[in-house]
Amino acid sequence: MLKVNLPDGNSLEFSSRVRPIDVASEIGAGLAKATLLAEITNPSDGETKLVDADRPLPEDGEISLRLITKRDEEALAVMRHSCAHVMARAVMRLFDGVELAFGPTVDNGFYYDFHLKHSISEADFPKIEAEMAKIIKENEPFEQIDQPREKALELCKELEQKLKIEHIEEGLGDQSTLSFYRQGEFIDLCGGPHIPSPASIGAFKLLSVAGAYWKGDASRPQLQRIYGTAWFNKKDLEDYLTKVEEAKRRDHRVLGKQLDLFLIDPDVGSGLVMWLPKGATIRRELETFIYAELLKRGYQPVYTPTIGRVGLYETSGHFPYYSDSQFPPIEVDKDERYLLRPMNCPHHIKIYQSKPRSYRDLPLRLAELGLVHRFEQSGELSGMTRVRGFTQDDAHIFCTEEQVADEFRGCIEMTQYVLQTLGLSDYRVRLSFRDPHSDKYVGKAEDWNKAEAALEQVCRDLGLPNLEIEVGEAAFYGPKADFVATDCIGREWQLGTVQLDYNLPSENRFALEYVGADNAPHRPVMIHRAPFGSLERFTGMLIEHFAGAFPLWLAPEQVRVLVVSQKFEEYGREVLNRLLQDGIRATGDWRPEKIGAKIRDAQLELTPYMLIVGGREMEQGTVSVRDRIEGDVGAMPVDDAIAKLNDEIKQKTIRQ
RNA sequence: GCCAGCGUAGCUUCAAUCGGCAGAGCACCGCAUUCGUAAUGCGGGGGUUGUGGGUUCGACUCCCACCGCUGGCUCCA
Repeated sequence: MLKVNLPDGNSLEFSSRVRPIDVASEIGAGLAKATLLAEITNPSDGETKLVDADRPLPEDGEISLRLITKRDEEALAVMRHSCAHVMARAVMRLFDGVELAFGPTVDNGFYYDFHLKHSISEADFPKIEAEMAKIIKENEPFEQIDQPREKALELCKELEQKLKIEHIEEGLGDQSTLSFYRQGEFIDLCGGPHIPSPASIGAFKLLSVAGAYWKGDASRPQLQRIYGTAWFNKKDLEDYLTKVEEAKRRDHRVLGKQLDLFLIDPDVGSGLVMWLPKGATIRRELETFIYAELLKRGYQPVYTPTIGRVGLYETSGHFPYYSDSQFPPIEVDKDERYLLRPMNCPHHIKIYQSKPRSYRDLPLRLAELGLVHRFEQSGELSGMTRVRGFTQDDAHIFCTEEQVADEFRGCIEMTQYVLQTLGLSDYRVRLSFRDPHSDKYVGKAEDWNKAEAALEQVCRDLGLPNLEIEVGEAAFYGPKADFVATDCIGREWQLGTVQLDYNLPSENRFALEYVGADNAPHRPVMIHRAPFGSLERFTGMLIEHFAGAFPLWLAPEQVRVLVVSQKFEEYGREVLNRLLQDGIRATGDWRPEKIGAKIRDAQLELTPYMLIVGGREMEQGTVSVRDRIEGDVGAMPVDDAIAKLNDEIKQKTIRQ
């Protein structure tokens, strides 16, 4: 006898063995038709898992069962995985000697990795998509088959699936029974679950083909990966494709060029950003903003060189550990080699060490927008977001153990404030802790435990939204908190970070000390923190977030004065001067163009405000204000317009 | 670094039939126009088709190498 508890509180009892689909039929034919899979919860241990709709349930006992249809979140991912199988089946039908690797669901879609002779290109997509459509139309069920280990290996050998054999031997060494899914002639080693049949794959599209290493290991063979997306209906697919287009439209590399924000020139070098006047203006505003915040919070500015002797980085441990991703040292003499710095911390540590420190000096907070260089692999570079030279809005806090929680709180609050000011109020915080079973971490376990508990407490006290704790994700030198912000079209960006460091202050690194109240030496804790992360990356993200239409306080050109005809140029220049005198970034358009054309140009260049002047304005000493968003908002005295602009600048108002 | 794709004027707007005279739009420059809330008209300049080599009577087009870019993989202190 099996007792099945349903989400609505009712329960059903079955005397013979049933499957979720039978439970659904018991409730109603409509539900049975809509059921794609089921989530079962074992009431004794609370463990939940997703299972196929036709997977037999236990004969006896009690379980909770939730039938899953298209409307449930979990269904989409499972359907996409099934769609990956359909794609793999199509590829096997079309090409010879296909070896299957992995084919999981990813955000918004799925992929499948293949090993085959033919080099797949996007030109093959229509053919593959047509075959997939055919397979979906044939609508053969996905059948789950369990095989004992020996049989499973035999089956894979028969199917000539070498990678699957490798995976069974390497990755599934402890499994005595292996799960396969079969659909017609297609059989794949797969844990499932799957939807009952491909009928509910409403709309799909193959997106791109890429190389991918087998098991993500660069020393293993490279496979061909096809990415695709799938949705329950055509409209969802179209919405998704529109979103992708929208993201493309906002691409900071395109906007950066169109709006003259930054330049990357191969003659200077890949991944090295030059900030053009307009981009530099945005950066300057961000810097001014962040510096003001730093000073308010007790940080002190420092400036340090962008190179340092190799020995410094030997002490810090960065050299040669990261030598592959550093520019090679500059050799001045055989005993004198300099490294283009990949980190600012060693320089700041030297400042800390420049004189004896007392507990009364702590916390010491040293801040610098420090330029660092890292030799990222060529294939990694992308616009401003992945570069070889970047500016960290870096600061290092040297504090006592007792001060860690308060300092950490201060860093988190500052990061929150910064993100919120820029309209990035949708973010999650990822706390990364150590894996207690690993020995790769420096520092004492008790310190880690204390620090982790303190960090978590701070995050809970602050009521951080979407707090996640990831065990085993900490850096070897300390736990950290990363801010992952969601932009206005739903993409996530990893931005600010706050990291505790037990390593650099330690005995075998820089051996930092301070004199405590007990007149004995003590070891300080270091905190690294960067609310923006890097100015390059952050600005790149902001360009995309605002689609180039920056809020007034950041806009490189805040106001443009447009004259109705050249007859009013003198008055226009007078207005322009008053704006400039007030510190507003303004220009004038004196071309002999029609006013409509000037408005259009200013609008396309995303200028926040246009001040239009003609005969009427000149007579009355006013300007006609045109807002980039609202359009014509009418005439007002010049002083009123300036006051309005200054207010919006000061408030850092965001209007979209 | 690896896999795949792509490089035509300042432009991520793009054309050039089978290998047969490199051509538009926008931008830019000049002249005329002096205009009231998203494009005034006319004219002009601009190219070693990424670079180098090869095949050919002839190469933007085909082949090879290199450089750069794009999408991924790997990496990310």
